[in-house]
Amino acid sequence: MKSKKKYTITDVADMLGVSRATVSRALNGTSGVGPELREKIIAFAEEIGYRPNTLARSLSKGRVNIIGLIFGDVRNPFYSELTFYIQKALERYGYTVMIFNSEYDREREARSIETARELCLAGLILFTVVTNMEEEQLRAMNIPIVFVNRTLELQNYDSVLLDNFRAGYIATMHLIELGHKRIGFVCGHQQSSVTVQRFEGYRQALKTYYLTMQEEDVIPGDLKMKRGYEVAEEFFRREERPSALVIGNDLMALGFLDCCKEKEIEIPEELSIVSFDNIDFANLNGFKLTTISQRVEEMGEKAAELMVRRVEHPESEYKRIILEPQLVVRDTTREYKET
Amino acid sequence: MKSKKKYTITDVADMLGVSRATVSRALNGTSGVGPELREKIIAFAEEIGYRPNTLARSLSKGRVNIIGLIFGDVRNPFYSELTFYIQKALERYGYTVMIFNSEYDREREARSIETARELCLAGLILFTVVTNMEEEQLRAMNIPIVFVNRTLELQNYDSVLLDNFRAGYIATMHLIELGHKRIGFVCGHQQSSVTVQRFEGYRQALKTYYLTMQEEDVIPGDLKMKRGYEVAEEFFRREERPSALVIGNDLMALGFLDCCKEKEIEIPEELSIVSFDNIDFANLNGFKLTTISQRVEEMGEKAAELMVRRVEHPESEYKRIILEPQLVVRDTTREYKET
DNA sequence: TTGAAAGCGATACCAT
DNA sequence: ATGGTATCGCTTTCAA
Repeated sequence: MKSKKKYTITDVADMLGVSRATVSRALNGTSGVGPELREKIIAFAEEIGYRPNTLARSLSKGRVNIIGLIFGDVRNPFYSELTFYIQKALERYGYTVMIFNSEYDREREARSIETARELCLAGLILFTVVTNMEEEQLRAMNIPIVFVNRTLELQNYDSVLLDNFRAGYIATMHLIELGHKRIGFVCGHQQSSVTVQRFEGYRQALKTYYLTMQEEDVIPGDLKMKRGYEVAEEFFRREERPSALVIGNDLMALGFLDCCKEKEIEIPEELSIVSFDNIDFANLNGFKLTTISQRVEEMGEKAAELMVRRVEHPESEYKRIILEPQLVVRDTTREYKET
Repeated sequence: MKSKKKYTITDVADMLGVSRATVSRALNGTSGVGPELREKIIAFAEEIGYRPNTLARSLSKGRVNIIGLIFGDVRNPFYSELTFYIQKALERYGYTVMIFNSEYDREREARSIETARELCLAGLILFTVVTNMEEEQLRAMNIPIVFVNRTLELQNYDSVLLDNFRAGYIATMHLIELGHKRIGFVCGHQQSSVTVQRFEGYRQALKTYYLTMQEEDVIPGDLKMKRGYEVAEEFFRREERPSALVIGNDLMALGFLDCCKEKEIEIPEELSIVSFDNIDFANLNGFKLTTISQRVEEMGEKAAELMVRRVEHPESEYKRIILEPQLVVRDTTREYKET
């Protein structure tokens, strides 16, 4: 039961009769210490269980080895999965991850960014967020930022994006190819570039096939399960309605399906549905969502790599990685049959 | 486009012609500054957008305002929900949350604890983890810890627990009351106190009703969806099997059901299932799991409150909060019918 | 009430 | 290859 007191670098230096500078160099693998002295220091530090104080180290280095993640909703499995992969990748490089939950709210997002700055985080990964913040505010922070699925006008940032236009396009095309003529669209957050671009893809697909888009078939959403349920309730109250729907994400689609089952509405018999994300739950029997994969694993890894590269080589050129969306056909879509 | 330079407390002090100490006191609400001077300082700091460097502050205070959360799996919605509520509660008190993913692995868990210590986190909330670590190691860290759903022999810790014995008991009782005579149990991690106690509850219930427990009906699990699927595959390959199952968590139950649907095995007609957690997805039509609620919202809030109390009043007495499990009957259980 | 100065624990530059 | 020391930005004790 040896009381494990917290040693400081000064303790170690004194006990060994060397200077703190030497200890620091030895432990950090920096040059400037003789091999055997280095060995000795390392061994000794290990033995007494000395652990450097990250806070102090960070203060003198000016930054802490933590990467912040800011996204809309921890409870959305898509973000959980993304977090998982990013964490896994960053860990290899010795970084810890800190997550901030913006609740898709601009205010909260801004506050998180402030916190990140105060903590001197090494970098920030920003996901699809409600609105583009003032670009100056970000740039003024002078902290590396990687955007995921979010475009700014400015080019001077690293980003990894799904080709969202294409995602919207192939989702819609899939339905068109199945013979659907009237196709609705349930949005994500309207200020987000993801939603805007997917919507453009949807519009373009309709246009290509000379299909008209009805104003009332574009339904607002918020990417939450509950909203999906509500959308369904409203939807089936209508007299006239589309025979197919492109839904903003799997979570809403799940909520939508939940309502359908409640009302004993058969999917895909009465309505075809395509959504986005391909979360694990989407593949469960009973759902088997036809969905567009965002390639979450790749997305997470790429984001992490870009981040590390930016942090460690601040002068490297900015990269923009575009991921190809992938249609995963399962059981929520089928050929349109005239009724 | 005013370049938002980073000001330090010295800048502010100099610009105002006062000392740094005074600025510090004014901004921290500590006594020792005249009211109007305080006003003036606050206003000025606000105006130029001065933000104290948390790192420096933390270094001199000896701790940073971050609470660490260590749990087994970010991708388990139960933990996502817990994170959400804890974050929400801690935010009110001015703390930020940092999450560590142990992957239910002892090694990784220990490393996370080390990281937490190096970062001088204000406190640590530990969830159900694979194994009890050496109690000295924890105590030596000298950092406030709140245990959630995990008991140590030692009493000198705050904790919030579900009454897990009772949880196992009522889950089993529910099945017994439905007439089931042979009831199986799919474990969580065997080293975790949660699993052990629930298992005890299960055993006790059987015993009370003079039902015998078969060795082979106790099936190992790992709390992941995939494992649930595998368990089902193995289970239905058997000739003789229980008519009901208590499953370690909803995620495994979901995996189990997934397999059943695949094989067109009717639940609850052919088998009754009770699990634990009551995650949001458990309530979806198509699943409607009969499950034991862990009262995640309450659990998160209590944990956060205990944490803040401990951090801010280190001498307050240790508390142990026990939550009552609640049976939520839905569609995966029904009366046993002789076949 | 206010200011001066000593830490907090590490890093990094400048000597030797 | 080593040691001495200023520095990072803030808090806090001690004097005035």
